[in-house]
Amino acid sequence: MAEIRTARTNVRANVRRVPGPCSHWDDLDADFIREVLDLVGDKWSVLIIGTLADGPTRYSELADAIPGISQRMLTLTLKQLRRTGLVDRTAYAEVPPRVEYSLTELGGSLLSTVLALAAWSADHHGEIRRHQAAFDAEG
Amino acid sequence: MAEIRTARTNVRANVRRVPGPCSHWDDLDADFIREVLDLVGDKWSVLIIGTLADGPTRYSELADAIPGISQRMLTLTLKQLRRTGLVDRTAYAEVPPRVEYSLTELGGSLLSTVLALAAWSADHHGEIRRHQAAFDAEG
DNA sequence: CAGTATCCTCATTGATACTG
DNA sequence: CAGTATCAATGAGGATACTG
Repeated sequence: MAEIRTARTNVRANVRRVPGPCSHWDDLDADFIREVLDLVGDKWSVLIIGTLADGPTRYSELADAIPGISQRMLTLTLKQLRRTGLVDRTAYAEVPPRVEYSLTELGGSLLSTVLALAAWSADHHGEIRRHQAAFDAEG
Repeated sequence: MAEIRTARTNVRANVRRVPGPCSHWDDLDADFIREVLDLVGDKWSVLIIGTLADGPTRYSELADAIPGISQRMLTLTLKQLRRTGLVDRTAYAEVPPRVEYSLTELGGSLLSTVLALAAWSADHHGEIRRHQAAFDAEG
């Protein structure tokens, strides 16, 4: 995984061979990438982050905005996102209770990056669908 | 979900109104992004893609290069990546058999995008660790 | 060497019920 | 309203054994 190790300097440098053993990342870094990848690959995280991009949102609004999510997973994922520092929670001392979640600056920057991935998806949607169809037609 | 949602048809958006109808994506695209996200978030996909970035690699070399992966998951993930068109398989009619896997151009372009995410991880590693520590110290 | 085929387990998730 | 607690089911993934 040469390129991933050197990604800090070679982000744009595309693939293929890596001349020398000039790694800037150690194994701990590699593990960390996995953590972020797990977070992004999580079933609900990106949906929540994407919803929060519209501005501060209440717990129940999130539940409504993200069809199919259970209270359990909403709570759990929000906790995870807060722990990572991507999301802020603000509770207002009112009756009835009001709690708003919002993206932190860090969360916003991750969203930007994820949107790049989304753009890639959009760009190659057709190509991938064709590959899948061809592959399924005959291995 | 300002950027990701914003559909012309609001199937997924029983949500509140979408502020500005200046979207480039529809709901099918949103679903497709999830597919790509799942792929990237997969436990082994990115590791395999990263390894293949060094050049064509044999099945057994992949198994050695990616500690902890089982034959089953290596085979399964490779199949998935081939189906998506990210990876090519070339079998040489020799004895003993030789099979090489390589990144397609599409796979290379995804790697570039994922590396951007890796760069983000590297950039914000410290900040996230601090958040996590603070969060764990006291909810 | 490069896979398949089976079995099995453990973790993630969803459903349901309850509470400050 | 905004959660927490508990339990059950699904399925991803590992271990092992076998094969073209």
